[in-house]
Amino acid sequence: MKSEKISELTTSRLSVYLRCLNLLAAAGIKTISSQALADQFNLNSAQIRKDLAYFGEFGVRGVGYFVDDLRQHITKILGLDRPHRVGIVGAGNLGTALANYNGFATSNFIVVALFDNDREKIGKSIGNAQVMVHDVRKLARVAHSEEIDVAVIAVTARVAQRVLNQVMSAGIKAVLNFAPVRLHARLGVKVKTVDLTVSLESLSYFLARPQITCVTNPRSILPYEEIAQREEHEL
Amino acid sequence: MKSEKISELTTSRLSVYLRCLNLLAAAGIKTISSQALADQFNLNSAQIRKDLAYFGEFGVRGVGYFVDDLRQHITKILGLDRPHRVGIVGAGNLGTALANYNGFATSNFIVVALFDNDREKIGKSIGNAQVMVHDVRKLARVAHSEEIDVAVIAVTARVAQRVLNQVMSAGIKAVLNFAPVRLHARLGVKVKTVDLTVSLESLSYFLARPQITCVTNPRSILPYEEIAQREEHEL
DNA sequence: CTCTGTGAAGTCATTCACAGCG
DNA sequence: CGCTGTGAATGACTTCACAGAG
Repeated sequence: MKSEKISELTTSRLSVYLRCLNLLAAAGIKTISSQALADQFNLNSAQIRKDLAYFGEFGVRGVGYFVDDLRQHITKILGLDRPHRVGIVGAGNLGTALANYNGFATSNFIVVALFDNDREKIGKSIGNAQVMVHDVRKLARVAHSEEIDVAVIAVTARVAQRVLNQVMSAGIKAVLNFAPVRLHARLGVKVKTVDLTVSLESLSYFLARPQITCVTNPRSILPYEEIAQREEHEL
Repeated sequence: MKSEKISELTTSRLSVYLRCLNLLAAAGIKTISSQALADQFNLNSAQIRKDLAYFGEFGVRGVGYFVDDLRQHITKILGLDRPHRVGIVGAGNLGTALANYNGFATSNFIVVALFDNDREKIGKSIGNAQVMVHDVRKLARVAHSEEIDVAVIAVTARVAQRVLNQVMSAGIKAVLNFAPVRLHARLGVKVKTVDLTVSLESLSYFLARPQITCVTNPRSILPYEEIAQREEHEL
């Protein structure tokens, strides 16, 4: 156990390990070695041991890791032991799709509100979970009353920075941004941008050079478990 | 100009530079230095020069880069000079949202077909662009007739690998995957996975430790331009 | 003997720093 | 001069390899 800075690459992998462990637990498997876990993704076993060792000594030499024990540790490390309340700004196609996305619930994220500036949409409930659409001008108020701690930005690039400013004013510290712009956050606020255009354009580069060996940089991929998921993740 | 292997980090950045250059061109700016470009994102200017130098000597010493010239070069490097035809598998919320996503068009990607197994949806047209929903069993046939070269997987994790197999059988070489599973592609097929759960769980880690300085790893962020976009990117 | 935890080595990416061109 | 292009230096992440615990 050390108290160094943890890289985001490590936390992303922890998230991946966790999903795998959940499946192993569901399958009734009690222990797993770093090697067996590494085989699930295409990772090096030392990588996994190092990632875990940042947070403690969870393993048992000669045995491996207790699945259930490790699962609880990672859940706690990632802060998934308490629920997060999500507000989605932008009730367009993407916002609506995300409000309906069941996969979040597994990670203890609950979408509690949508925000929009379209009069037609405000006041109505959307999706399976019947999430209410609020006036975006009431963001701060609703964020407080609904105890929202995570915001999703699903608006036009043009207005994304303005929305982020409102989100930050409302005291929200974690933001997932889908708008294709670089947003400026003030210190203490974490913004993660998911950019579809960049992903597609990288694919295009690959298509333009089929002769090039498919050298996916291990640092830029997010490996996943092979085992099929039980739960439905409707998109 | 060298002929080394190009990292995906480089191609992602090229995509970002390109977006910025398009804006600069629209604003009537003729030349830009690597330093000025680097200031737009928070990058080092040497990084930009190196990225570009992999593909040629596009700059002019003492001046910088000609915006329009560089723009055309990068467009060509990324293979965005010819259109890509996209098929989206899964006409659920996300698939529909993506079919409506105008941002793709800017990068010369055209969504030409949706696929689903739901009888209710098959045969109907969806979204602003009125994209037809086909029976997923006809994927290979439609992929061929519509000349689809990029597939988007927007289905459940459970069926994603099966869908990928069909996509590969149809001869499609580039795939953007939204299902939260590690997919196995055969050689010569490029799969890029966008994982929302992992992104959210990383945010959760940050929320669990607000004391930690927000050290976003420069390799894991995708920097963007500050300048507001002209075009609407409705989501 | 097996498998963890970890220092040391190796690999890859970014930044520095400067020669050299315009 | 200013700015590119690039070797050399630094830094970050991964993998190796092994001591030591069970």
